[in-house]
Amino acid sequence: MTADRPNPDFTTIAFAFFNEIAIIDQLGRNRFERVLPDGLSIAGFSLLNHFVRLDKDQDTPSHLAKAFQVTKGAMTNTLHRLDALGLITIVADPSDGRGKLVSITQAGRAARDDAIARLASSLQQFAGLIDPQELADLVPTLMKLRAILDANRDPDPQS
Amino acid sequence: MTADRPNPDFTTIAFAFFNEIAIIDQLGRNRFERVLPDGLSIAGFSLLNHFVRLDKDQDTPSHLAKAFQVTKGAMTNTLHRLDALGLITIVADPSDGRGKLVSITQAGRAARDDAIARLASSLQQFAGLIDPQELADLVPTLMKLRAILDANRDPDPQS
DNA sequence: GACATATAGTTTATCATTAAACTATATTCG
DNA sequence: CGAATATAGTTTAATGATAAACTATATGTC
Repeated sequence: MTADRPNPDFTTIAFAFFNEIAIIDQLGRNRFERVLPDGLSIAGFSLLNHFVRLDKDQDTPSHLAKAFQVTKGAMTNTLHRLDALGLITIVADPSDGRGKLVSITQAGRAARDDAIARLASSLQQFAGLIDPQELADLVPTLMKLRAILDANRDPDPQS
Repeated sequence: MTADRPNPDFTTIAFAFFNEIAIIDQLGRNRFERVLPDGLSIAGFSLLNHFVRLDKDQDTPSHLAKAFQVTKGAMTNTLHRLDALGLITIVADPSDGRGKLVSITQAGRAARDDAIARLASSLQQFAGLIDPQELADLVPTLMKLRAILDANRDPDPQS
């Protein structure tokens, strides 16, 4: 350790970091979108995946909006599209006149599985180019950073 | 090294990785947007920053679109907005009837410096929460991954 | 030199998103 | 109870992006 350097240009480091993140996100998102079945967006897939991963039967739009940290308007849009595709159902919440309840359909599960399979095959292209261990080693640090950023975030989107 | 495990579920690792990337990007982008001077988008700022960092006097829209890997339409939009704000100038290329030449104005430089200053102050909030070294250590690996993804990308956006 | 093709930039339609205004139902509390 | 407030969801206008069609100018080739 050299003398005391409170923060050796933290800004520059953070800048470089977020820049790489943004580019990787763009490339990853692009690649992902290309393999998704027709009409299914990343947002839509994520939602279907959420139901399957967490083994949820039902969820409310507002809870989903919070979980994905998007506005209620964005969630309304995503849900209506998935509903139109028959991949989810939306019914009124019998116990709350304001609320709705969202469920995944069998077609929704199938579409999710299909998307996963296509995605896996697309990702396999990298299995040879990237050391899986190197990739795996990044994840915990990224999760930590994400948690810090998340906790340090202003208010919720909209509310 | 244990036996031979060709890829210990590379898909799962990659999935987790891209998921973290996407969330961090969203949080970072959001935070960034909030501190940007009025009317200036991240795309706009990036463009101004590009001119200053590379000490460019002029550049063409099509070269800029390639540099930022966005479509020509997106670049047209970004440039027209910056032009309307007086942060760049766009003139016809005297040596090519199809082309235009973009330059940053003094106001553009000032807006960029202002944005940098605001951004730095926003990032300083994290200087205490994150080990700068840990962050710095991530960058080279991310750059390597980015290069691999980039090289392995389908065609150019549009063309 | 003319025709085919390539390149620069714009426009249009669409998508996913946000913020803000709005409707309707619930909840709280004086 | 009733008024104020909170919450659920939708709608509208705007942003930033893509893809595709389009205009105009350059370039290459026969």
